[in-house]
Amino acid sequence: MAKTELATRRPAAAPAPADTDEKVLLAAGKLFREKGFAATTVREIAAAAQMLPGSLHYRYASKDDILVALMRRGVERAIRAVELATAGEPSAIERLRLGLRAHLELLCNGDDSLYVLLFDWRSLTSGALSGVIRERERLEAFWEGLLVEAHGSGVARPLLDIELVRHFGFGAINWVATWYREGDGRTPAQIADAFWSFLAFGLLHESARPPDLDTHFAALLAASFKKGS
Amino acid sequence: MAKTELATRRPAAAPAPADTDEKVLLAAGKLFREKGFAATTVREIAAAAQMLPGSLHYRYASKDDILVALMRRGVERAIRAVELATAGEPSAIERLRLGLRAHLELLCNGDDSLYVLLFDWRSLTSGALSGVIRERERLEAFWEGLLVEAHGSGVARPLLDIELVRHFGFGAINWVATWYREGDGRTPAQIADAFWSFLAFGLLHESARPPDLDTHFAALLAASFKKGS
DNA sequence: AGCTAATTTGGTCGAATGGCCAAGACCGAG
DNA sequence: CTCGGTCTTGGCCATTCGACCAAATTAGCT
Repeated sequence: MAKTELATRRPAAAPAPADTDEKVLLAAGKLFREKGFAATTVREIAAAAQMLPGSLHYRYASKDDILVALMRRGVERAIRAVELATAGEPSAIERLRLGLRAHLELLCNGDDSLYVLLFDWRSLTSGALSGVIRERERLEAFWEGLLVEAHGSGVARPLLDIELVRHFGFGAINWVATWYREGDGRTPAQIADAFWSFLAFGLLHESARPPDLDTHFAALLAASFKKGS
Repeated sequence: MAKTELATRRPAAAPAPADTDEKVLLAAGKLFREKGFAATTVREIAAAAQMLPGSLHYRYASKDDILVALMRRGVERAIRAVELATAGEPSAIERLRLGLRAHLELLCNGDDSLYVLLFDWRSLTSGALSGVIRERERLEAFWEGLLVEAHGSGVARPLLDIELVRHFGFGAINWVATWYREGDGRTPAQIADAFWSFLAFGLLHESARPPDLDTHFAALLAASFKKGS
């Protein structure tokens, strides 16, 4: 399209290379989510992006490249969405709740790159694997930071294996993508808030709570701390 | 098929047809878990099961049939393992804890059929889909039963959306399969118990608990109850 | 306008896939 | 020993895959 003039100095003859790339990743994400990476053909991606297979090859040398680009985008978007949602919130605990919301909304209503990143993990070949692993670790470290801050704010139980907590919450939230269907009465934000209340306060009634609960937690932790290797 | 007259009347000349089928499903499960269904070839399965592609075709007419058989087996094993682990336990809450343990142990250390059932869902073609959906609903209904019993025993909060709780716990537990590696210091049983304590008692300290907590839960529930369709 | 490089076109290529089968091997029954 | 079925063999086939390319086209630049 237009908007050339000064400013955006395009390489040469590009209608809108950025937008075209966007269209490819959008189409690829949709197909990967529906059928999985291996079951999707490059021809399908090209058709869905309204171009011929050769044109697709010009932009991405291989199918793997598309997957890697999509996953990078997924990490980027996930971090950005949560950063945006939590910015300006002073309470670390409340940041966590808002972050969960944002993550789940992106996963359910956003584009499919985050879903592919989370669920099409095995499709990465060893060559591309290392690059995406680093990206994915950025996402994990980002959440770890949110959790450490929240834990440090004092309202959480004193002895918690943060890594285990992260896996716990990440699993519960991400699994929503496997059963959520739009318009079944629950919005992603409602689900996230309900999950947050489960996470924060537990499912049992106060009367069932043992008096030595934190000692109990500590004992569980002791076991997971002795991870040798 | 076999099993006619009395006892183990073999059809004719079978070394051990049941064991051979077992070997196929074991090999297929391993490969499907490692690379996914679509990325696995029938030749690989045959080779891993120490037979030629033609022999595999004799037992399973199509690759889809193998997947369906494997998933059926996964449901069967998952239900059986949890039933076995919870049998004889009088406390419904304790049954839940033991069930989580058994489920996670099967998922981490058991054969791969449960993993494939849970994570290779999209690979099912529409033809085979309906049959496996019914099986999978059996598994969900089974857990729903455990949860309803536990909820009815009185120690849980009064107002809980059981379906949401099931999705929550199922996600957290199943996600373990994506990061668990044998010998990193945590056994599946330890992880299950830690997750159980998170689930039961929550992550926040008692002092952070609002006095009107159950009203808070009720409000969350009100939203998820008005699901129209 | 003319030049030049970016981009698209429409198709080809060898390799690999899932499904299939005719022939034979095997083994208990009679 | 011979029969009759189950099961295995090893390869074949049509199809489709990802990758690739030379030629044509486009559009910004001087």
